[in-house]
Amino acid sequence: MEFTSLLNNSFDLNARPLRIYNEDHPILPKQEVESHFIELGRNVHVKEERGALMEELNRVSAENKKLTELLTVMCENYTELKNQLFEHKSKNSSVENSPGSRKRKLQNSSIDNGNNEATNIGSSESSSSDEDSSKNHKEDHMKPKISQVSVRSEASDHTSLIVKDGYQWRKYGQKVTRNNPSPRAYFKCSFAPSCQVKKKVQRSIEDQSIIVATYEGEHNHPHPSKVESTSGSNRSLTLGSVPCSTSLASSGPTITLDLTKQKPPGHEETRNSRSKVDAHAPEQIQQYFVEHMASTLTKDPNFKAALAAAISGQFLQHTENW
DNA sequence: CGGTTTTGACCGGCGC
DNA sequence: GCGCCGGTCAAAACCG
Repeated sequence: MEFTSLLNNSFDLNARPLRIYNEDHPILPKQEVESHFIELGRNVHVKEERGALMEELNRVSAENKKLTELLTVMCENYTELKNQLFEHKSKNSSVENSPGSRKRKLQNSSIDNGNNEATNIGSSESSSSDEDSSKNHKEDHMKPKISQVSVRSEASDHTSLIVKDGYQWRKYGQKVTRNNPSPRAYFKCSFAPSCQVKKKVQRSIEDQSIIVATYEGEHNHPHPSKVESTSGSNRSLTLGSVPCSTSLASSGPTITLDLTKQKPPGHEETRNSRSKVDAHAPEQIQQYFVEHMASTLTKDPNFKAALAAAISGQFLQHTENW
């Protein structure tokens, strides 16, 4: 798929200025502000300010264009590298086509690697997923979709194996595995048997503060948080609610997000997010971005104010036209 | 009382 | 065939 399609999620910085700043009235519709100035007989200042705003708008537009071009170049480079990697893998798989080391070893490699390299899942898992995709193209649609997520738990919480992904899970087993002293918990989706998704959760052997969750299958029902968020329930918590480093890797999509840094005051979360996206599941990736941006924007008081100003401005324009 | 968690038993795959 | 191991089952306990 085209990675550049993700560019559709970029903000349109060329949008018309939605508000005019004024010391007395920080956020006011343009026409209302103008009327104030007219009343005060300060049309000259309004024109100067408008000119300054136009300059600022041009500057931001140019910056937006530069960033878009930069992102396009990065996407092209990424696609090129990905193709090279795929060619390399396909050559290797044709050479080493040994039938040995079957299912169990595949499972072990996927799970144990996840435990041992929880902080570096992106590379290891993406390589294994490429291996799977190159070897087992026909089996891909038969196997349940497997993905791994590592979450840094809260410092005070080193006993529970709870990954707050928003879904409801029912624990059906727990085991102490060979390579890891911490127990592995087995969960099924609470919507079972209609939803067959399973989850294995175990602490990383290297860093006990990291919980590695392995998901099998895909939910065939909407995310509970989407329903509950409208009712104001606090039951569903997303990964972003806790300072965490999140890596999601699977035979399909590979998403690596580093959210470990706390959001500094006055900075948007998206600026601290590093995302590495494999180009296999555009819908999931785009959905993630949309959700992430929506949550970020709805938390931003400036955005809310701008939106309110825009709506009120549009409303005033319409009422004037009537 | 219904749903969830806990935990020992059981099962099947795999290596030797 | 046996033992090891991961995964699952199911009864009891727990909880709201």
